[in-house]
Amino acid sequence: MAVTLADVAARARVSAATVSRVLSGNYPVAAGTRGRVLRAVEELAYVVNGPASALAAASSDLVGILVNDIADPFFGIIAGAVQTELSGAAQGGEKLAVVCNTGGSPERELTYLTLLQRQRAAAVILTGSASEDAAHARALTATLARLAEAGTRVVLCGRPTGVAAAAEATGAVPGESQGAEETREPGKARGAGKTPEADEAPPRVPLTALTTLAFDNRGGARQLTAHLIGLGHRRIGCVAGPAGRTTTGERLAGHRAALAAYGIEDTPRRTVHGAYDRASGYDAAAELLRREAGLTAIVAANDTAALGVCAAVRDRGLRIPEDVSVAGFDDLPFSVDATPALTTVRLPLQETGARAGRLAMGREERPPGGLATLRAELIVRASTSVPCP
Amino acid sequence: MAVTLADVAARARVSAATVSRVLSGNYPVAAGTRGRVLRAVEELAYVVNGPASALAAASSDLVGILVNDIADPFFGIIAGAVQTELSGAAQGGEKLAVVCNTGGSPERELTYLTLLQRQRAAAVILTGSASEDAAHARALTATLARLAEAGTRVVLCGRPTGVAAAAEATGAVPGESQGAEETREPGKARGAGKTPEADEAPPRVPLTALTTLAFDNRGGARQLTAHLIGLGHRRIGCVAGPAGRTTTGERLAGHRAALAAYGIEDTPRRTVHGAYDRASGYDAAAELLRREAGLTAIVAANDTAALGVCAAVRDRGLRIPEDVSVAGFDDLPFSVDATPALTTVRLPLQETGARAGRLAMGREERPPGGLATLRAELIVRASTSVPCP
DNA sequence: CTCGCGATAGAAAGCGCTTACTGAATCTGC
DNA sequence: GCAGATTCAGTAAGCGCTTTCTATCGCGAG
Repeated sequence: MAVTLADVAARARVSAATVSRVLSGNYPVAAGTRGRVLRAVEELAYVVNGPASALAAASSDLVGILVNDIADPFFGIIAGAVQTELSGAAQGGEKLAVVCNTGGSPERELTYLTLLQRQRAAAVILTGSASEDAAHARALTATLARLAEAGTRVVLCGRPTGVAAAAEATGAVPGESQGAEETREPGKARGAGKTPEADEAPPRVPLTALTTLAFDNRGGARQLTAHLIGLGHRRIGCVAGPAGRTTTGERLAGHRAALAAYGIEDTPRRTVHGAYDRASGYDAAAELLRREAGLTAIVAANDTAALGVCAAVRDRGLRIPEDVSVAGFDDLPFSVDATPALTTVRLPLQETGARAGRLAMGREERPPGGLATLRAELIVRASTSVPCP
Repeated sequence: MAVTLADVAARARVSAATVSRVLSGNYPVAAGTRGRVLRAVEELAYVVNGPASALAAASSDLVGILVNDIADPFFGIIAGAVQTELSGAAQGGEKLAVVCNTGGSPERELTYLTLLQRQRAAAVILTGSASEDAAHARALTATLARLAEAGTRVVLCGRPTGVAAAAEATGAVPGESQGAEETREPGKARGAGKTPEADEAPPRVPLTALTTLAFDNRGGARQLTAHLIGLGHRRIGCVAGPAGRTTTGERLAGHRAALAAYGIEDTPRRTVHGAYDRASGYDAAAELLRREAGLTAIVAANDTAALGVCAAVRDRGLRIPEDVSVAGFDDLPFSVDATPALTTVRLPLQETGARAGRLAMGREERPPGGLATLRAELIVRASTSVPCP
């Protein structure tokens, strides 16, 4: 039915081996022969059988990317950057990105990881926040370890917990992430010296196959809240992200750290959790305002939620930023176009995605210790101002 | 190194065939045996080797989705819906979505298609507008034909040209798309009767493997412009999408059809082309206003561009909608939150994506003639109103 | 001249899994 | 109880490609 290597070989009057060599190009083939083969390939419109070559060569050109929500620009930007990097490199050959939508579900995350392992993916990139549930963290670590063991490169993009758990599993102790673009050594990896006798040793997580690119969520949130406090705000509401997720925890911690630094009391009633969408932002802000009408500022879980917050504030007849300042997070493309333009914290999404892509292709060296924390930058725009009492 | 079927078989004290049968579950295996096998699989943490099984079974569980820009919610929504559908079905097994970012480049489109063919993808879904370039259309048709011939299901989602070209290639003549949710028979497919002698016949495009889900861009645009005209607007600017793309052409045609229906003269200077992003919208609107300060309304290529249009209008000191009405297209999630909320045309993105997913899995019957045009719905919000002279 | 070496091309052994075929029990109905 | 239907498990032949290991051909060195 389909054209195979053998067909090409027959047509070019060479052996299958030669055709294979011409196509993979890692073996000397005389120019004339190569030409004949290439012509035959052309004439027969031959396309390599991926599964077959993956089986024979024990390697594949698939790279998996796990995202929480593919319709969310946050992930779209990262995924886009990754893919550009994957296909940009002539060297190493075109890789195919497999984007998997977990919807934030730990189970689906595991399912996809297994599916990717089944495909013998060359690399796997996990993006976005992770569940803080211990049981899931353990299961995830185990799966990641199996993947790494099978030679799949693993890159965690914006999720520190993973590496912490994995490192913990191997006894290494990563320092507390905090600085920006700092990289630290979580204790030298134990020498992987060949121990012929220890053939039955428990499979240790090859930490060297795991790289983490973390966002400085905590620092960014701290800066943002500090900015608000600097403007004179004292009653600041917080629309936090989904409960039980690493990113939510980090941003909340930064927010509270700023509050604490300025000696401002923080009460639970000024925090409401919600998803990263407009409706959640709207509901959360409405709830916040109901609880305490005197709030002068609200920080949202991200820019999308901030849009909902703005709508809720306005529906209450309040002006932004005169009555209530509103701030987002992530600096998604549309936030500059919101009215008023959103003050937010910019995360280097594009850059991080590209870096993750390079790491996945093995085209970039992993940072020392396998961990790099990327700077978050405060972007002040029109949605925040001094409170007008 | 890795655990194989044979290892599991040995551990369960059965043959490899039996393990395979238990795992794929399409052959009777005694309950006891099945239990032993499953236990062994569990104990050894066995994961099927995808490439190997794909090779042996001559089938894969990969489904490719081509999008113009993965960071654009338009595609994100479609892709998300597709993926939900792919993994939602217990029946037929979990499929893996491979999302490919073409960036709107015809070459990359072809490249990805070849890459997917190499992986022997079970199905391929092409979304978004296509290039109107004839040479590319031909190349695309040829590639699609090869894919279809190899048994890959092909679904075109929001791009009518593809099927037209393919149909043309087989001699069928699809009627002019126009109605909403109408489906029509582009001439009965030629009987595919088995002709033993014709074994060397030129490979005909198996049209039955191709399905098109088209958006009624023309109708939507017509409604939108008619709405504007109905409000009293006569000088309407148009920020069209990228030149040379099917979607752009369709929307423009609808716009002009409405204009013509009301006897309003259309001049080229009221149309400017641009990309589907905010910056393009901004620039295009600025240009339009420079050319003709008296415009009372502007329709944008899509919601994202509309955001830019709004910004440009405001920067000129004009109010929306009092001085200039602005309308978008697609009804992306954020458009309801724009200020003022955007009047736009809703496209059933989610629904279409889901349908494409089902079609790709072979879980839904293709519409008669392989073509279904999906209704576009005018959504009137606050950004359009009667012109205030 | 003959030997040996570099440069190429071919032969063949799998890679791990699926799936006809077979084969051996265990059931049916008479 | 026995022929024939059933049910379940094993055998083995590939799927299409990669990759050793060999073989051949020239050609300059000895």
